[in-house]
Amino acid sequence: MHDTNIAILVDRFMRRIHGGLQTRAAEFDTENVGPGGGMILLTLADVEPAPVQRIAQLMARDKSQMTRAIKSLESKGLIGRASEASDARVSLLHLTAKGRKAVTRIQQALATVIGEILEPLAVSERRKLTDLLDRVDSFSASTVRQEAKRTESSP
Amino acid sequence: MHDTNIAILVDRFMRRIHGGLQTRAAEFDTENVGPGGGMILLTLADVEPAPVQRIAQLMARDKSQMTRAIKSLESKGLIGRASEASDARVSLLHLTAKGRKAVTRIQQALATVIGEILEPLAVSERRKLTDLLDRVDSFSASTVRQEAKRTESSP
DNA sequence: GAGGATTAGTGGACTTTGTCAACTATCTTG
DNA sequence: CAAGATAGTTGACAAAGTCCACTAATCCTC
Repeated sequence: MHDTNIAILVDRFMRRIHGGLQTRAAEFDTENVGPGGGMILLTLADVEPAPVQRIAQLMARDKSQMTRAIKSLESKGLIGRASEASDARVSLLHLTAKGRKAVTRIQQALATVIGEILEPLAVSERRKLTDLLDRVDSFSASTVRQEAKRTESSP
Repeated sequence: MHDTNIAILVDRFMRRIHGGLQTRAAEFDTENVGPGGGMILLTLADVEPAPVQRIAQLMARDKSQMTRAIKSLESKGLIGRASEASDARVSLLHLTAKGRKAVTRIQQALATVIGEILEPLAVSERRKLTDLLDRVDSFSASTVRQEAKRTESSP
């Protein structure tokens, strides 16, 4: 097996999460935010209050896409925004009470789905997996997509 | 940190691979198959000759989507097909010589990208990561999307 | 061996995501 | 203050994914 297969494995992993969520969407996605919206809410829950830009970076998505997705969540009353006093360009996003409830539901559903997927692993192994992914990830904290323009890495 | 964060980590991992490939697409994607087409070629390389259905399952994608993607790869001369003698419904896909060369290039590029991403991990840890992902994955071999209807999970 | 259910592959129609370039309003800095 | 960078937004478009219906072949099962 080639080293490259990890790409396929990771891809499939993601797809299974996605699929699992989708099949039980009716149970928890009462606000109808879809998988994309859900991820945004979870991300925001982790770092709120945060500007649009930051969410886009954390999720490695285009900011234009983020603008639209957030507008949708806002119209559903799950996200609110306030302007940052020190910088009139940024608007700080935060979860509303309704949004927070949605996050709780999503987290539960996600935990269930992930639990199922990770079933073949022992608890210590699950921790190890998360740990490894996390270490791989945090290393790149500064190398996110849109920022990578004038990153000085080039010798 | 919630257990659910693994979803975000996995998602970001995948996005980084995708992004890395995209930035160096000009160097290796001479046939212009894109990330989607590339994954199909890699998958097929692993299991050829194989029917459309099988590739769709392995990649956890809709078969109609697969039909179209394959048609495109076929028109580029990277994939060929032959009919299975024992079952006239299936057409067995295989890589052409040109396709095989493309696979080699893609694998090299992918290995480079993944190598960069996994840089913060020691070699043994990389192996561990692949191993864990693989075990999580193979467990589900029978629970793939479209099949999951009457799969009897035979003991 | 005939009729009904299954299965492989295809196609149409549509929604969701992702990508790229432009534009406004606001900092920041020399 | 002029030049440049940055946050957010918008438009236009390309790529992926989802659903459903359809054909042709095969597999029951009676």
